[in-house]
Amino acid sequence: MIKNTYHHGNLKENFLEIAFTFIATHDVEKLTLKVLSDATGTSRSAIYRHFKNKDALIALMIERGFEKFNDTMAPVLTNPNAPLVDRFYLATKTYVAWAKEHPNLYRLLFGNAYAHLRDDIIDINDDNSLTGFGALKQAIEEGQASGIIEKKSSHTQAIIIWSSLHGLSSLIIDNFTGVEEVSSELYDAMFANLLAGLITNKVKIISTIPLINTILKPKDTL
Amino acid sequence: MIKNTYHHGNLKENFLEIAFTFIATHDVEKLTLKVLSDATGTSRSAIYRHFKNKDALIALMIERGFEKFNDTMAPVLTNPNAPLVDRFYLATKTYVAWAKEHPNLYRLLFGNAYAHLRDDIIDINDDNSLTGFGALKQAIEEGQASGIIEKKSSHTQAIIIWSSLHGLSSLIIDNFTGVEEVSSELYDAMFANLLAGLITNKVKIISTIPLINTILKPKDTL
DNA sequence: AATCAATGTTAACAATGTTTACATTTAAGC
DNA sequence: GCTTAAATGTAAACATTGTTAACATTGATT
Repeated sequence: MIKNTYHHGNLKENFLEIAFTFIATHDVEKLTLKVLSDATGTSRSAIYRHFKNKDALIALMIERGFEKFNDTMAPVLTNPNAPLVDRFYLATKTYVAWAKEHPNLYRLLFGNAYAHLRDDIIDINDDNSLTGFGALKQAIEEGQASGIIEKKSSHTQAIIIWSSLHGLSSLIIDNFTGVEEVSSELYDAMFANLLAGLITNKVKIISTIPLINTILKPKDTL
Repeated sequence: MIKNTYHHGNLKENFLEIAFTFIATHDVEKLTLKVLSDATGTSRSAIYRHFKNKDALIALMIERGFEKFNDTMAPVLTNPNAPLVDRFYLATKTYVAWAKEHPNLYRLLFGNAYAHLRDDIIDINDDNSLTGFGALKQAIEEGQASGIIEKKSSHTQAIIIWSSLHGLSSLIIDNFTGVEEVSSELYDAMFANLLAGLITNKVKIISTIPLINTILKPKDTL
């Protein structure tokens, strides 16, 4: 089938694909309709046959972005074959690594620039919303049930954990850490800090990760 | 002295004042030259007599913004009359409260939108840079010297603390917490978590804040 | 084959940041 | 005090951007 130059075939998905490719290397604010039309060889207004406006395209990017994010995060937290503490540890590293790998997408999902669009897409109080927050809360509640984690508000505990992850990720991708490359010691130290505040010390905690067993050794006391 | 309508008198400072007033209630991205010229009753291009371009005005806002931020944070961390742990506790609350009170300014200083300007203004590795980071590191080192805080890299520990503060502040002002008003219990819980990971348990810690003394009680152990 | 919905184009618009040429005011030097 | 230059402001024009309206082309349905 010979392609004609008029009807494109799958322009909508093409726009999205180009947009995601673009923000892999550029800030979202640099994504203009001209970028999209040049890359597809169409006119600047062609996009309006497939999206109500630019915001609608960005909104779909946010939606798909959260799906990608959740596809990475959820399996780590829910893996039935790993001890809970190990899952938390891996989730910490996975979260920050994802932000580092997709800094512009991460900012689009969790930053302020398109917050007005995000509010129609995700709901932090809906555990089925693809923010990873529901999975985090569930993991915390699992830890509470087995006596590993202090029995406090899982919502509060989830916010505390998320604050650390979001904060570190943001500081890294916005170049605030003062170092070229963030060391794996930093992740480990942050995780150790988080763990220290969450665990009960009343139940022996099982982990297959040597580092975690080192972290869990009780401190010398007064 | 009768004012003429041509020469304005102090247009540069006027622009800045209006800009800061504007972002008290609007996002920085809504701050246009028209907003400034309308408010001063000048033409849109008048600004170019006082700033090289819009970025130069934003850059000065960032500079002054960091001064304001530092004026709030530094005294809390260096107050010679408060025990170290109390200072950390108050700094936590002060940091988040400042972000909540100046959300758009906070995003301008610590967000990504104008990161290219910020890099010429502050240096995270320069303790005299008005980011508060130097003061935080010094406070940590003070705690290490007196045996309260684990003797690890103060830079790493500062990043860990800052991650929590920056993360929580960002989640709050970007409406990610899932609650109308963040409870003071959340701050306290986050602070308790941070403290648990930092302190040594080898030295008796003095605090005038009842909450902190509750936090510091050793957990029941296995 | 005729018709219509889907899809694309061109031209125009307003808003924005910016530059250039020009106008007005202030200040300095004589 | 007058002249002149520097400082400060304006008006007009430009490119870029998102957007809309009128028009053109294609493909599918009948």
